[in-house]
Amino acid sequence: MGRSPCCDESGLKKGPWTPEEDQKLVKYIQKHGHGSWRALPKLSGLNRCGKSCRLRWTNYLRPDIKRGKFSQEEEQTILNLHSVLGNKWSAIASHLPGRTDNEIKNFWNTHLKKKLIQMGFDPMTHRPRTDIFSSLPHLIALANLKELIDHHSLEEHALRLKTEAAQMAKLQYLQYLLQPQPPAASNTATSSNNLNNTGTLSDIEAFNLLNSLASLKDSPVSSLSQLDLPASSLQGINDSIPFSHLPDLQIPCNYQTPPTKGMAQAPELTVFSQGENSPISPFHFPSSSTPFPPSAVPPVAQISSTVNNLGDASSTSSYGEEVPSVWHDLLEDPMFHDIA
DNA sequence: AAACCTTCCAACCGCTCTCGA
DNA sequence: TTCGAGAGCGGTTGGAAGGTT
Repeated sequence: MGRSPCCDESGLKKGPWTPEEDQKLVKYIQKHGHGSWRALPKLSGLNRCGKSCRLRWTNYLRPDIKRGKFSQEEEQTILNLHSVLGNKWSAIASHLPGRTDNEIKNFWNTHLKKKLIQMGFDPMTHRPRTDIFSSLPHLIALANLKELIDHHSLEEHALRLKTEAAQMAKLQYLQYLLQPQPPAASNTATSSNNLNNTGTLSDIEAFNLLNSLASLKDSPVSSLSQLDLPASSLQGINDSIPFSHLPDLQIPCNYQTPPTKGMAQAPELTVFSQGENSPISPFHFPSSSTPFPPSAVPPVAQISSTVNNLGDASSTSSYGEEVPSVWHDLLEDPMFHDIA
């Protein structure tokens, strides 16, 4: 099968256009319009196929073409549109007057794509790469390196991606919190794998994640609607999920990876309410031998003093533990049951 | 100065879509 | 409904230009 290329006919010229050819094409189109591209070469006296003429005209000779470097606004537009439309270059080009799909495609492939990859984001999904637990801290550190962000607009995009990563991390953290924990006696110092045998996160992974959260705690996002995300990425996600209900977390920066045989001492996790500098109540991150929620979870009333829309009642979760309502809201959400 | 490497982008290829006979 | 021509689109390539050793 296979259709023969339009330029297969013998004698038709291929390759770079000469100024004379350009002149012929421009003159003809200015006088007659392009009409049928197939017929154009013969009528204009060009030894090219119609397709080649069309490409030359639309990508290079058209009078309304804007040449030169992409502005920061154009760059941001491309990033935003690409996160929504994907590789629909012609659709993206329709939002950038004077730019061709080919030019945008080239700019994406040679600049923007590489930069996103460098910062640890998947250029197709605009999300942090999937192995969030092993890579997120590293990737966020990369994103924070100013020298990797040489355009203001890219920095804005990186910030947006970073906040999205924060939401993902929070989701994953919640998932961890909502995992049923095995009884203390059966899960002691031997649980040193990254995943325990029930498939839940290990302390190490959760702690890596919390370290990520600590570096993201400045992300000024409290609701999905505040993120400039593609509609598709929000499909099925209820924007009412109270991300802002999650307290800020601060992890001691001198935390060391625990020895492989388990954590000799659970690191201290300090909980801050939003906008407050002093910790509400330090508590220990639940080790594998500590069922969640630990009794040292700060009283919800203390958190609610500075976090919006918090109830102050507590209720009982499926763990049979007293759970602050801030977590209860999340437990009620079917989405979290699906994840868990 | 020369060789080699990397980046960039114009142009091509092949596929799909649209439309009219 | 089918088929073919033409147009449009996205992926890929090849060579020029610029940078590095």
